[in-house]
Formats: sequence, C-alpha cells, structure tokens
Amino acid sequence: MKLEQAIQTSKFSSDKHKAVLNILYRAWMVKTTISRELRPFGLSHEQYNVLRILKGSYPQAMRVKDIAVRLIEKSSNVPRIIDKLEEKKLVQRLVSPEDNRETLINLTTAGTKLLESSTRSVQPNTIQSLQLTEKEAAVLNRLLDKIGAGE
Amino acid sequence: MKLEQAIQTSKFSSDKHKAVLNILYRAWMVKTTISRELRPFGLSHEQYNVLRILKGSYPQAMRVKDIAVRLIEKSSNVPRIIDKLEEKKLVQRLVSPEDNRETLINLTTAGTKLLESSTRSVQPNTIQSLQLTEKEAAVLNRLLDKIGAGE
DNA sequence: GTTACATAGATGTATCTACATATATTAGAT
DNA sequence: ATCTAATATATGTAGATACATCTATGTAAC
Repeated sequence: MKLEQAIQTSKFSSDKHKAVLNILYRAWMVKTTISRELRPFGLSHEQYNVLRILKGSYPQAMRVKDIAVRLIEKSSNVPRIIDKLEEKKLVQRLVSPEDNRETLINLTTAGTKLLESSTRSVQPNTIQSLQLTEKEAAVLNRLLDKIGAGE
Repeated sequence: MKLEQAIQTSKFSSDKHKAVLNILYRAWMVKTTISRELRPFGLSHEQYNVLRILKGSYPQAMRVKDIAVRLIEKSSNVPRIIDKLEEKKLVQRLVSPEDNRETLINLTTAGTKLLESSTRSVQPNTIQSLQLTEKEAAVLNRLLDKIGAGE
C-alpha cells in the first residue's frame, strides 16, 4: 500500500517530507507485524530482539551494556527486559567475576528453543515478505544510511 | 551514522534483512529527534501530529475517526490524545449536529499558535536536516512504497 | 415500534517507553 | 588509605501504546 492511501493524504511539502512520514509508517508496519507474530509466543518485540542479540554471542554470555548498544531503540530499558526474560526462564543472570558491577546474561536452553520456533514464525512475515529485490534493498540501505537525522 | 555503527553489528543475512533494521532505526531516530524538539512545548509526538492534521482542515472541524485514519500509527488512541489537547485548551470538542455519536474536533487559537511555534522548532531538525536531495528522497519513497510489509 | 446489529467514541488495563534517580562497585587523584 | 568521580545496573514514575470492552446512538429488518 502506498503511503498516500495508508494515511489518506496526498499533500506533502516535498519528497523529503514524504520520506520522513514514509519511514515512520513502514517502521510502524514492520513493528506491529512482528509483534503480532510474537504474541502467541508471549514475547514482546524488544524481548525477541534481546534474545537474538544473545544468540549472536552464544554460548558466550553478554554484559547488559553490550546488549544495550546493539539494540535499535537505544532508550530500551535492558534490565527490565531481562527481568521479563528471566521470569520466563529464557535467560540467566550472573555477576561478572571480573567486575562486580557487571551482570552477565546468557540464553538458557528454553530461550534458545523459543527463539528458534518464534523466528520460524516471524521471518516469513517480515524480511522474506519485503517486496524488494536484493538490489533494491541495497539502494534503500544506501539512502537510509545517508539520512543522518538528528546527528 | 551508518547502521553498522549504530547497532555495532555488521552481520546481516541479506540486504533485505538489513533494510528492515535500517528502517526501524531511522524511524526511531526521527521520532526521538522530534519528541525532544517538542518537549519544551509540552507536546508529545502524537499530540503534535493530531494538531497538524487538524490544521489541514482548519477552520473546518474534524471527526475523531477521520483524524484516526490520517495518523501514521493506527493503534494510537485518538480520544485520549484529544483529552490531553483539550486539557491544554489547544482543541475543542463538540458533538456533531448530524450524528450524535460523532465528536467534532477543532483547533483553538492557542492550538494554532502553539502548532506554528513548535513547527518552527521541529522542521529544521527533521525534514530539512535529511541529508538527501529531492531526487534521492523520491527514490527512497518509491522503494518504501514497494515494501508492502504485512499486507 | 421493537429487536438485532453496526458504528463512534470513550474507558479499562497491562505493558512498554523515556527519562530521572538511586545503589553498588571500581578507578583515579592526592 | 581516603576522597572524588566515573561506571554498570537497577529502580521509580509519568505518560504512551496496544488491545479489549463498554456505552450511546444510529440503521435496518421485520
């Protein structure tokens, strides 16, 4: 669906203005699609992202701050996301032997399993469903990287 | 800043995968930039959007449902946003003479004024700051319109 | 006109976000 | 060694989001 239909407007002061709204709209679509897919698994979007990040370093545990820098939404409250995952026994907390201020987080077996099954459900409805060729996606990435909003 | 730096990762399974993360990241950047600019004016991002939508039909009042379809984030709770704006005397509610179920919303003078001054602060930091030419923005829009996630 | 259904908006609730602050621990300066 | 500042994480809080439900009003069939 084109943006014009989605927000019932065709008046944009410029292509740049439209681009801003378009990015916001597509992001919202992607997020809600992912969230809906994750619902049956009892995971929020951010909980899922943390699990994926942990998977990346598995079986090595990660520090909370290293998880934080890898998150897309920087104001996410990592300790609180970990709380939820820990309640569900999907991750484990342990104090770092090197620095007692640091908390190390690692996936449990249950966490790995849930990540796998939920990913099987999420992937086809997000990345795979993008109606773009790899070439187009590369162009899109180049343009998005150029934006530099608020920097 | 490129996405790779922003989220400290360089492993993406494909350009499509990267594009999804890139869209989410850019949207988050834009949103937080706008929110920060709006803070001194006591407006949230969504409150600001509703004011802008009302401006579009001003001096004609709008029905709540017509505001809702124009919002980018469709799950926004329009009546509650209106509550906040009404408390601040930025908009007025009145019952539709045609259909008593409908509520008509209109900007007050204070609302118009605040929208103008806040826009002067928001614009330069969002749309105008995009490091894209109009031509690039047009390409970006074409690609984003093609995506069609979750449809 | 009465019943059943649809629509518009408001309200309730759990969770999440953004931001400020607090607590514990480490590093550095004197 | 002690004081100060910095760092890592956790907690507190106001407001926003997503979704379900409720109330009031309107529409249509009979």
